[in-house]
Parts: sequence; C-alpha cells; structure tokens
Amino acid sequence: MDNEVVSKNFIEQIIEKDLEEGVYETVHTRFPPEPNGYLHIGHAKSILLNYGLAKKYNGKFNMRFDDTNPTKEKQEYVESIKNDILWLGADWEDRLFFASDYFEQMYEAAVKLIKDGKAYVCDLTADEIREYRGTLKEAGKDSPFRNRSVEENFELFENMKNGVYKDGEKVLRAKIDMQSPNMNMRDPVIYRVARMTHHNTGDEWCIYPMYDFAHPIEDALEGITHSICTLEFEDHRPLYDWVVKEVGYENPPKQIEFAKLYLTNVITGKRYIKQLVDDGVVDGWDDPRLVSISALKRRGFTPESIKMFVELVGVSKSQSSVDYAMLEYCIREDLKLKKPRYMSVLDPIKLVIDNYPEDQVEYFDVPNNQENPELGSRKVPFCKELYIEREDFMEEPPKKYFRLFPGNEVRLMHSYFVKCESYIKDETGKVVEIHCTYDPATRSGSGFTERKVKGTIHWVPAKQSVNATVRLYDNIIDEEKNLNPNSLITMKNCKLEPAFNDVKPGDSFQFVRNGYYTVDLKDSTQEDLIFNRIVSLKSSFKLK
RNA sequence: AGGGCUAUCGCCAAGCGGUAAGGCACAGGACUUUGACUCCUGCAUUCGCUGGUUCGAAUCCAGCUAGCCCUGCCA
Repeated sequence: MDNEVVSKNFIEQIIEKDLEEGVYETVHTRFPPEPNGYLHIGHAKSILLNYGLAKKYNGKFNMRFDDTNPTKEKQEYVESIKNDILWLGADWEDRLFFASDYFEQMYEAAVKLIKDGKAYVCDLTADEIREYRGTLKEAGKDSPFRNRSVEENFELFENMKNGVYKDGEKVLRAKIDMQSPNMNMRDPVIYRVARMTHHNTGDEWCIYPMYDFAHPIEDALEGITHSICTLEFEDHRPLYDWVVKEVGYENPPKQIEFAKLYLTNVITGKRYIKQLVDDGVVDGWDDPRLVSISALKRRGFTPESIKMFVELVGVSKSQSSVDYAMLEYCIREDLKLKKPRYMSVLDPIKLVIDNYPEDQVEYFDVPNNQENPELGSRKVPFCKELYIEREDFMEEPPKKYFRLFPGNEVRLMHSYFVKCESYIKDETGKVVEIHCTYDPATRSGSGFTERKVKGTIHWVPAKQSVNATVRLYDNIIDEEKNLNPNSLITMKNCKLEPAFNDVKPGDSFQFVRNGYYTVDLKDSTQEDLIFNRIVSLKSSFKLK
C-alpha cells in the first residue's frame, strides 16, 4: 500500500532472528496485568505492542491476569481491564487466562524443585531474611535452614500448603547463590503463606507463589515465545531463565525488556493515579484529566489515535519521556476527516445586523466537513441577531488582527460580509452588543469577488442556538507533579448551532476554530449537554 | 563485592565499519468562506566525553562521565 521504509524495532529484529534460526516456529505473546488498578496509556503501549507483534507475525496473543497476590486484587479491576483492552482493539480470542488457574502446576513445579534439591523451606522471619540477604555491595550469607534434607523440605512444604503454619511463619526459597551480585538470585522466596480469599480461587490455597517463580511458569504453560516486559525486570531475567530450566520446560520462552512510556508533565503510573483518585483530587479513574484508558475514552480519544501514538513513539530500551504534543497530534489526525465541523461560540457576545429584516430567517447549506464530502451538509439558520466569539471583536485591534473591529468588514462564515458600525458597553465597560450592517451581494456562494476580507468569523443564530456547558482541559500536571488547578475550566452558556439538538453522549465534533470536543459519556443529559475538549486546534495567531 | 541497563536535534527514534532516515515541536512562505487543514522551505559537518584500531568509526576496542533500575514474604 505505502512504500515508505519503516524500520524494525529491536524486538521485531529479535523475533525475526528467532524465526529464521528456528528457535521458535511461531510467535506467541501475552499481556499479563495484575488486576490491582485501572489501565493507563503506558499499558496501551504494552498491549498494542504485544498484540501487534502477534498480528504481524501471524502468531497468537493471550490475555492473562497475573493474580498471584490476593491482597491487592479485585474483581472490579479485572472487568475494567478487559473492557479497556477490548476497546483498544486487542483481541485475545478464546485465550483469556488467570495465573491462579495454574496454582496446581506451580505447586507441582515447587515440589519438583524440592525433590531436585533446588528449593528449601526457610524459617527465618522477613526481617532476618533481609539481613541474611546482604546489601548491594556486600554478599549475603546462607540461611541456617539452607541444607535441610529433601524429605524434610517436602514435609514442611506440605505442611505449608495444608495450613499448619501461620502467615509469614515459613517460606519456600529457591536454592541459588547467596553470593550473587544480582540480589534476585540470593535464594529468592518463591512461595509464601497467606490466608486471604482470592478473587478467583477463593480459600482453596493458603500458599501463594511469588512473581519471579510464577511468571515464567505461566508463560511456559501457555506456550509463550516472547515474554515482553519493562526494563525494571532486566535483573530478573537470570531468575526467569533459572526457573524455566530447573522446572524443565522444553523450548522455553524468552524475556525481552523495553522502556516504559512516560509522557511529559503527565502522571502515568497506577500508584500516582490511584492516589489522586483516593484523595478525591479527581472524580474517579475516568476523570478526563487523567491518562487512564477509561479517562482517555471519556475525554474523546479514539483507539485509533492511541494506536497511532504508540506506533509513532516506537520501542527502545532508553528511558524516555514523550512530548504530550505527540498524543495531541495523533487525535487531531484521526478526527480531522472523520468528524463534522460545527460552529460553536464558547464565550458569546451578541451581534445585531441593523439592516437585516426583523423576522427574516435564511437557511444556508453548510458542508459538515469541507475536506470530506461524505459527511454531507446541514442547514444553518441565519437571522438578524447572532452570537459571535468574544475574542473575535476588539475595540482597539493590534496590528495584524483581522477579525471584527469598528469600521472593519469580515465574512460571517458561510453567509455574508458584515461591517462593524458601533458597539454597546455596559456600566462596567464590558462590550455587550455589536452592531453591524451586512451586504446582501456578498451572500455565500454568490460568486461575489468585488472586494475581499481578511477575516472570517464563526457565529450562531441567537434564537435557535443550543445551550451547552464546555469543559476545557489543559496541562494535567505541573512540574512538581501536582494537579494543575487550571487543568479544568468549565464554561457555561456556550452557544451551539441547532444541529446540536440531536447529539448523543460519545459523539465527537470539531468546533470551528475551537478544537475537537466530545459529548461527555457520563454527565450529559438532553437538557444539559456537556462537552469535553479533546484537544485544541493549533493557532498561528498570537496576540502579544 | 556490587550488579544490570541506557546515552544520536527541544521531544521520540532509525542507524549494526562506507561518510547522520523519519515523525512531533518550532520557524518562514503559498493557499484558504476555519489565523485550522493542505502544500512548499528551513531545522545535528555531528552521534555523552577522551583516547585507540582502521584508507574510513555514531557503529569496533579501552578508559571515563551522566541517568535509570536492583537490598518486598509486591508485580
């Protein structure tokens, strides 16, 4: 279709080499979130990367909940995560899995390790284990329980499983190397005792496997080939490989790490978002100021725009922070040709056409999107009294201002030329009404060419306008990582074209010269239309 | 006795020994019944630094520097 040369990212290079050398015959990826919160834009990168790779190489993509720690996990989160992934368009087909479904196999793997002398039950307390582990610069020392017999370990582990011990009383540890410079290899704990009701397995188990032990097993069991995760797990890869080897899987998966997505001046990260939600700083996980998937959706971002964004950003191993402007570019790009462009007046000021007949109404046929004729057209009523944008009029214009000011003539978009004759101020000095005259010869489409105007402004008929509330969103977070108090501005009594009488929550539009908006999914009612600004337009006119 | 990873334009990011892709942002200009869009044009003699190997180095080697990650019975 297009012949542009798209370079391959480093993961694609690894995959293609593996395929070429026959290391794997197919590609099988997965997205393995822990259901302990809502997904955000950073997860979208991982989801779309894993799903995209599977697609690209005709492989498979699994959905898997990594639910090995019941203390943090909730059913509410698994539902929201599934919804978000579906919305993004990643299709796991019939492959939806739970790590907790493998508890039996994990238990058996642990028993195998014990019987091979590769794991032991340790009675040290959490504090003692920490002490014995040593520090970043000093080697650790062996646990006094490290050399228990296979028989004793097996019996103790059975007891752990059967609920003989209290929470935290004993753990199962991999017997690797307390001297390793890699902390993860200093006899990591692989099973702990915890009496918690699990959202999936209930009270069936009182021992739960640790991530480092569970994850490679989950991958191997599902036939995953490329287990893609983020950079902080690089140090865990030796342990991943150790587990997969000692448990004895053939043709085991390989872990590949990539850099997380960070956005400039935006809080990503479940923990921070959760804090804002819990503190009541924002309305909830889908507050449009956030970059959770549900928030982006409510704000009006499309799955296509997020996919475009993720592809644009690329994949590498260098920690980086992507400019928010890139996300804005993607949503503009996606909506540009797809959505109709209606006129809206956010901050209205009345404009009266003195020489226009009192009760006359004309209907102009206006294309919904000049660049995309498929979106059709609509009739816009025009009459003596209109609203225009307050910033489209100035008493004393600066240089290069070519909108309305006393004596100046502009085009009212899709209708007539209009010339400002006078204006009225209230007692506070605020302009409340502008008076103009129009020239009937300049009617839109009439082919009038005798004179030109520099400016075209948008308008809305006063009587037939629709009232709406518009929310503007700006820089979500300041540099100190605090929520910017100006991140949300609510404008009431905005005036919209009559065409807005029929809109539904979720519909998106371009407001001529005011940006892209979507009707709020949650708060809008037929009486009270609320719009969220998705993104503003670029503007090259800057008032000094 | 520390280990692992990373470093190419303001921000992402290709590049894999043959003489610095692309995108975002930005700046000019053309067009315009949206100051948008579109269209041109410009934007790294240089790849964290210092040496070395080579006819030739962002790419190989050595040493340094900076940033990120690792001392959960979290994932």
